[in-house]
Amino acid sequence: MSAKLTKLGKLAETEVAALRALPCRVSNVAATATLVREGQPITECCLLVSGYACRNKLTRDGTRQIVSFHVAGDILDIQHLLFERADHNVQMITPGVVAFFEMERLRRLVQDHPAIGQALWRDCLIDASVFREWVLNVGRRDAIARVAHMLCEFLVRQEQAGISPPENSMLPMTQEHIADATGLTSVHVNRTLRKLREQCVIAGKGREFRVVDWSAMQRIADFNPAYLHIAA
Amino acid sequence: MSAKLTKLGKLAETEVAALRALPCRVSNVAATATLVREGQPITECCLLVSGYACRNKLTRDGTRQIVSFHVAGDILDIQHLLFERADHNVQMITPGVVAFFEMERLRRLVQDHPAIGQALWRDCLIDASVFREWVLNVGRRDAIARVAHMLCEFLVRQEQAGISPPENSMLPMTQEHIADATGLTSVHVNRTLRKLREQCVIAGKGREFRVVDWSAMQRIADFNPAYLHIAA
DNA sequence: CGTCAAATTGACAAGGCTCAAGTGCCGTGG
DNA sequence: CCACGGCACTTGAGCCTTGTCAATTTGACG
Repeated sequence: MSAKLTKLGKLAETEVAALRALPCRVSNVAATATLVREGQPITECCLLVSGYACRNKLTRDGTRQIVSFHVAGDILDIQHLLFERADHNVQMITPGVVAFFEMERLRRLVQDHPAIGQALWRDCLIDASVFREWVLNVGRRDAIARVAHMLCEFLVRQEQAGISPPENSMLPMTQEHIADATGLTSVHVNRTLRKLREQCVIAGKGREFRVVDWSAMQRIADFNPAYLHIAA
Repeated sequence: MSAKLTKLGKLAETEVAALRALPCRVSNVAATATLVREGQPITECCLLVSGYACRNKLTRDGTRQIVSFHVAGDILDIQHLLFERADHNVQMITPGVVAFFEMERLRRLVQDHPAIGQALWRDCLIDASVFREWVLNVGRRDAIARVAHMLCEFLVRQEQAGISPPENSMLPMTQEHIADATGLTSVHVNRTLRKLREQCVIAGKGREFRVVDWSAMQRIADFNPAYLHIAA
């Protein structure tokens, strides 16, 4: 927790200490685990220790829209800090480890330590900026740009989190996850990934994945990382 | 300003006083005015006193995606509170009146009055919840549901803000605004509105607008206002 | 009355969806 | 060790929703 927050803002020694003193429950979770369910009362806040997760919402007829992906170190549902009930789901997409904090205790911590509050607030604002970019991505880009954009963002966030997977790694998400994140069908995501491979922008068969031409990738995606507000 | 924030959380007398004491510059703005431009440094925070506005982003090739609409009383760019530079545009969609506050002063106010900070933070979180719903709307609903959903949200927010336009009123936004908000083209929005009229869900010709069957509207839109987190 | 932006409509094109079948991979259990 | 089952991935054919282009109408306003 403190590692993430020191990236978001300068914290004093006492604040780092207060964060470390915050009690939490750590547990292993399966790839299919749902950490937060829409409509449920908010009691805990989760921090992703390892693995990958996403936030999503469902339409009445059950189709899913993923609204963000998360990597190790991300705070998963700080977006619910000041709400009674969850307005979206938080689900794992791989097995992983999650730390649970009591939301009420977190609220008190924020009141006692404004600097922590500001760091968390900044984290919320960055999340919101990402949501805005996703509205643009899903609303105004064609399939190939959408998929490329989602991949660009994911890779940059992963790198920023200090996770550098080996050269030829696997994507943690399935093509269905990519489809639900981009507002496409998994069939069309498959065809779109093939197109990116044919254009020699990415490589790897099946779930293997490697970027061959990062600048072409960014161009196709119309990707400008400014919206991620990465600290200088 | 204080009117909006007291809705978001309980404030003490001193806090209301501090808000009222906050100096601001009030000015009339034209329907085409851009209040905040993506990439620009953040110096001020705007409050919409009257009229209608929207937040939007552009793709490289200039197509626009609106990410939220705003009514009188809304704080327009609190989302930029802790950032150096704007990541989206804020534009008027009708003529109106806007109050400008110095962002730096607002940051100090928040530090001195945690309750004000919490109220503003809650406002940010509600904005973010709306962005998530919009990702779902644009990513996973068909044209008629998208347009209906956008209209439902707009009407509820307007009512919540205490603005009850006369029975047969005009929408403040053009069909092109609706198109940019829903990820459609203005031509298709036109056809979609016609369909809603044919189904006797809405009425009014041209820009006139009236909801005939609110429950049908909500059903078509798959609209559930929970995500707006309206205080009980 | 002229002008201009917005709304409306038609004809046609196309990007993405649906349905369906088949392949490859990996873990599990006999 | 191998056979089986299941899930994800892959591919094809045809359709449908939405986009594109272009022309026309309407309404507000000077």
